[in-house]
Amino acid sequence: MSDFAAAQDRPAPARADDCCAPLLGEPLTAGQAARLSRTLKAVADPTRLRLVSIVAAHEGGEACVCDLTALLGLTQPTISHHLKILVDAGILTRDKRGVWAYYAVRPAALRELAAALDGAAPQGVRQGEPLPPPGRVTCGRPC
Amino acid sequence: MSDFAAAQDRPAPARADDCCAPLLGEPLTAGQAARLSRTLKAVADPTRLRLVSIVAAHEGGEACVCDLTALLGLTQPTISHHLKILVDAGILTRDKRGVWAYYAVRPAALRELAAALDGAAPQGVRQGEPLPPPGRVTCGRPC
DNA sequence: CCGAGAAATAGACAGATGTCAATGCCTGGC
DNA sequence: GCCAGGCATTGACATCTGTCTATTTCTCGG
Repeated sequence: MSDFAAAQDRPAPARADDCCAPLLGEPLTAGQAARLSRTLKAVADPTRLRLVSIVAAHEGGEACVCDLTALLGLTQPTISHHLKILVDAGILTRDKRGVWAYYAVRPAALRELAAALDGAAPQGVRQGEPLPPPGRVTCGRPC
Repeated sequence: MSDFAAAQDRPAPARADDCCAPLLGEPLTAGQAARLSRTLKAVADPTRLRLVSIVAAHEGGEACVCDLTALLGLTQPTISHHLKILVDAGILTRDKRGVWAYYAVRPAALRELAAALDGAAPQGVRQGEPLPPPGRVTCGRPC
């Protein structure tokens, strides 16, 4: 219930706004930073990085839980847990066929993430809030 | 910590032919995943994302701690803490001039990270371990 | 020298995170 | 209809992480 529903609600890291919030463009708003960090956190784990790479390298570009459990030496619930995080973040897709659940990488998600990091944004630099506090300076100098 | 960052001194043998990626290339070893995740973790935090974007957008491409403290509404030690993490990860550089410490973004680090995510293998380092367990399959089927 | 101010460090603490064992849910075969 | 097996969910636990206050270190101007 939580799994499937959650995955449906957020198929991917939110389209328009954060998808290319260029890190090197202008200052990220709190909301943009929060969304981007959520996706980055999903990937910023050794186990999940290996999961993604293994799934991508697996024949057919997809793999089931049992494959991954065997390769990583972790328990099945742990693997399922990580896979859920990756699916919720839009990095992986889940396709249940019969008894097995096949996971595949969504290259577009990784591309978006990369674009957000190296600043290769399309161009439409949009933003809501400029910055939380007006920008008061503490030090008496033009730091 | 700055291990992965250090790797970007070298142009990285990454061939344009490498159709898909480090992540999308072949399975990451435990060591590769650990290094990459260390750098990703440094960026996968809302506060640090904003720090990087603010520093990059700041005039001169650099900013001191007092600027950032004022803009983010966090205490100075907290900002210093995050900055240290970013410097250790090779994302920022630190330049102390007089009483102030100026931080600047290292675009190469972000580019390297982006490349690791969506393509262009960062390091052709495929050392020892191919994968921990030989690849035994648990399920009796060709999953 | 001495004091003021900027930044780093240390210590403490709540909350998030990764892992596992146990259990429940579904699907397919008998 | 029932059992076997693949996978998801739950609950517990130790660890990691982000934040704060308090303190220390360093640099500069008197």
